[in-house]
Amino acid sequence: MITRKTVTSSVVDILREKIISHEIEAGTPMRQNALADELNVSRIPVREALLQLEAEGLVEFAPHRGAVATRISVDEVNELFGLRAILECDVLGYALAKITDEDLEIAQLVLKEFDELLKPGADRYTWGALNWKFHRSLYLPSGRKRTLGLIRQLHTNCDRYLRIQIQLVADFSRAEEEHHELLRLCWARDKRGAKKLLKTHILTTGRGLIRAYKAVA
Amino acid sequence: MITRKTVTSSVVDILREKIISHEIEAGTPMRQNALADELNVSRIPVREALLQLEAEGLVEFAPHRGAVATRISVDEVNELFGLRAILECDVLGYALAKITDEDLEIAQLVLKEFDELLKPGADRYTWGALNWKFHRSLYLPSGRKRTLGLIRQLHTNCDRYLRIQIQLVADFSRAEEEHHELLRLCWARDKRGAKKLLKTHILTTGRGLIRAYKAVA
DNA sequence: TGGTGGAATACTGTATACGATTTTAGTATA
DNA sequence: TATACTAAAATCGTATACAGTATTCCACCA
Repeated sequence: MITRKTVTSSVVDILREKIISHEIEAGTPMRQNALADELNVSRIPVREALLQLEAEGLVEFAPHRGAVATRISVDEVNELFGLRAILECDVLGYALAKITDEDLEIAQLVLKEFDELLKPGADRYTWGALNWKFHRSLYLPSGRKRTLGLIRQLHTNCDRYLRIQIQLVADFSRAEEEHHELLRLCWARDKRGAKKLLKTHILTTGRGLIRAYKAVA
Repeated sequence: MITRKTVTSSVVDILREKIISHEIEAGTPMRQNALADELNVSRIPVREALLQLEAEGLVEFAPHRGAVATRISVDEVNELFGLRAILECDVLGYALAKITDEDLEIAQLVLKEFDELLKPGADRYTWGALNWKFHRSLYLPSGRKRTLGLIRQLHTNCDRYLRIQIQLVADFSRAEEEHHELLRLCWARDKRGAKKLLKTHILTTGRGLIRAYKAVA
């Protein structure tokens, strides 16, 4: 199956990465002409990309005034992690009712990839993507597409803040340990235990992030 | 303050209404040229409108194959109402901690508008919009913008199914009674009671809807 | 008859062009 | 100096035009 990529979808990916990585800073106006020239495309795909990113919550549009990379407050980061905690615990409950050993083995494999990241010299910027991959692998068996869509969006938004350089290695390894423990509880089909751990896992990550964030700003 | 409406935003509103009202049926391919001619605009605003509707979950895009009004399964309707129950109960908790008497009076006014709908001859198609208006008025004091955004989307999607003609008047008046009771609990700042009622309110509405839906299909 | 190849058609995706709105800069005036 | 106005520039929104991809239809062959 070859994947036919449209120009627009490429632009979406590029711009999303630029925003998440803070190459485009929050609050920056995103000029359509400038972006079009930079990427050697016309303004149409740029506009369409910006519209999609608006839906993802990464930019904001004002009529005749263009798009701006959203600036998120500490309160909003808090809200995002709170939402993740609620939605992910909920969906995990449904998933655990159906999850198969094969599903769990896939999750295990993702966790292996993860371990690589903790080795010195690894590209820590893929952490967010891999984190989502792991979480998703646990939720997928639920079959709840809508919920997964929402959670995916929340992860993308949280990533913007996870990328703040200050983020300590200690946090990563703590998260990593919790992932292993979470997977163990899933193998045991311990719904209550898994949900409880997941909740604290997400919320403490959020809190740690906000602490680091405040330390810089 | 005059409101400058762009063509695109008008197209979004028109198409959304057409989909929610089932004037455009689920599964129908939405030809850009046909829509553009019908609305006397070019294809660009139509495309952009379709992109926004995709983000709202009303339309699905396939590259080079165009947009299709999404067809939602019973399972998905179930999921939507489940999500509403969780998110709305959560946000109501935060809102009740801050809600003022003025906020509650506004909610009361919306409920008055609601009563008009139960009179015979009223345009029952505005039910969904008014329902959202009431619920939102209770959640707004929470200040949780992201959550409100998600809930808004869920309401729009649920509306498509609320519009099924079969929907009984009995259901409306039951919902209406529950709204009054809910507001009463909010005045009393009874967080636990309000959340509990809200949960069953949403879930029974969903179940009733699915029952009616299955009866037709 | 059933299936394969290939042109014709229909539709989407993107570029270019133009008109409308906002922002900026400069000038005049109190 | 500060403010109000105006003209120019920058930028956005939309129309039109073209290019690329999917779909359809029909001739051809096993």
